[in-house]
Amino acid sequence: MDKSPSPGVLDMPQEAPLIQDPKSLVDSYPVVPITVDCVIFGFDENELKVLLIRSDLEVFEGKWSLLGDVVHDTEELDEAAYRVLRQRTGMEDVFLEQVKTFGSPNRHPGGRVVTVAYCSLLNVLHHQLKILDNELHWHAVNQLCDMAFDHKDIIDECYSWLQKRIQEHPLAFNLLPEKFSLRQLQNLYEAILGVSLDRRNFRKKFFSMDFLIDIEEYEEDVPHRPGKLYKFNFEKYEQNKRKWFGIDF
Amino acid sequence: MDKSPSPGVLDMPQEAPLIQDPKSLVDSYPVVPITVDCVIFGFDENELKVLLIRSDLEVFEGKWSLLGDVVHDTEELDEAAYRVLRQRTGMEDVFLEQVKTFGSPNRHPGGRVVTVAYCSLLNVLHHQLKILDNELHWHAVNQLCDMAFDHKDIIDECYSWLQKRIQEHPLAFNLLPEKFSLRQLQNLYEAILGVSLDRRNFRKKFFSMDFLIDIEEYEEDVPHRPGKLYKFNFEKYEQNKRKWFGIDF
DNA sequence: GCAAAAGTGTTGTCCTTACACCCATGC
DNA sequence: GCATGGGTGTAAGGACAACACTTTTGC
Repeated sequence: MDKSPSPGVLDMPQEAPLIQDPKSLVDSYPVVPITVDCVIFGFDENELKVLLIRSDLEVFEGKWSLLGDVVHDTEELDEAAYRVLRQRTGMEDVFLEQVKTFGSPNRHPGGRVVTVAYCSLLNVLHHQLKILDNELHWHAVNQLCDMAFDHKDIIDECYSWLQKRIQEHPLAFNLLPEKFSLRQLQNLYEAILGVSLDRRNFRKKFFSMDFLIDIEEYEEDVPHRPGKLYKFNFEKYEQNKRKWFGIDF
Repeated sequence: MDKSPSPGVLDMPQEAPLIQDPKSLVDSYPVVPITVDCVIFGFDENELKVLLIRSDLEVFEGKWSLLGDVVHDTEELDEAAYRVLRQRTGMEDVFLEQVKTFGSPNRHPGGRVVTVAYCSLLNVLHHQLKILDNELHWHAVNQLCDMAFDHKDIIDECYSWLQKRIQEHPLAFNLLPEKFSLRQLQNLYEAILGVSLDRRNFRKKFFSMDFLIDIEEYEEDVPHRPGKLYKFNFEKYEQNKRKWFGIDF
């Protein structure tokens, strides 16, 4: 019920005096710790997975938790998220995007902690987990329970974000191996969106986009006719970024 | 370059010991102030506007700034944003949504301050500004300059967010008076999206959605044939929320 | 009667959907 | 040779884009 201005001041021309010392202003603000939490999606065995560790808080004993850490003093928020990802999985060069900030006063049992959720997609097989502390594990997104903190809410938000995002940008390719079959691609879309799609139309759609490179290789060791393998043409996609218009609600 | 766990602990079965006192863990974290900033868009004289005040910091003398304030100790982030809006404009019952969090270490001259940007849309005429301190004013979005802090970046992000959002959800109606002509609606879309649209197709589009209520009234005091006025059927829209699918990039 | 903007339909194109049969491989 | 999934084409319907003339009002 107050307005923000006016510690260390000094009268000035017009109406309100200007604040000369921003530092003492900021020092008067209440403070809280800021963390980042990474929701890292992967795809394996035709299921969308998310990377979790066991919480190391006793109050959450046995519950699963997102990968997160405090943001350091001089660190960008994005940097902090990349650092967590690197430290926990050993991976670099991964797509990572801010999704939403969660700051309920009681979301952390140790006092208020505001967390910025980042979402990341990576390929379970290509990116072997290099560090396995706290039982770092992939969990099927559809079978989550007993999460620590508000991490279930965070995952739900990120999952919705992903469903939407993957229809506007070809993020899905970050979840697949470098070479993939169209069936794998379709399985991925079906898993993420929770729908089933017509195989022929799906192919037409992707071929007409013209972002797939036919590498003239085939699946091996499959008990049926092997499918062709493709790579995604990231370069071409970057050039043709969509000029987007269409009112549609 | 460290991992997060392990102040006040005590050895335990398996590998890592569990933390029994979350409070002392959180107390060990570095802390920063959290603020919210509101990017309040309005529409007037066929221009998209944003609500700004003069910065009250001397280092930003003469520059414009978003409406913002510190988040109180026991306050939800959303609540804080609504409070700012209420205190600065006198308005309640306005659409408000979290857009993105900005936390560069040097974005505030008084020390690190992390801010959560919220976006709000309201109707310039309907919602008269009740409080006019710090030269609270509407500014054309296309003519911003000399903003304090990183507020120009924040507005840019929110503007992009709005352009996208308004094509998926009928947010635009929050910017118009209760009764509006189709021309007003089209002007609004053209202003926000920065394109010009075919009048007949625009009408067809909106009539076919069937969310406009014909109230059998007409414009008055216009020097040409008066247009029909409509209301937006928020209720019907809520019921028919879009089931959305279409890969499209 | 003139200026200014409202109102109105049709057509072609493209995109989306639905749908069924043959093919290549492993066993 | 059979089971499994890969690969392919077409037709109908719906959405979108382009486009010009008549109507109503104030002055």
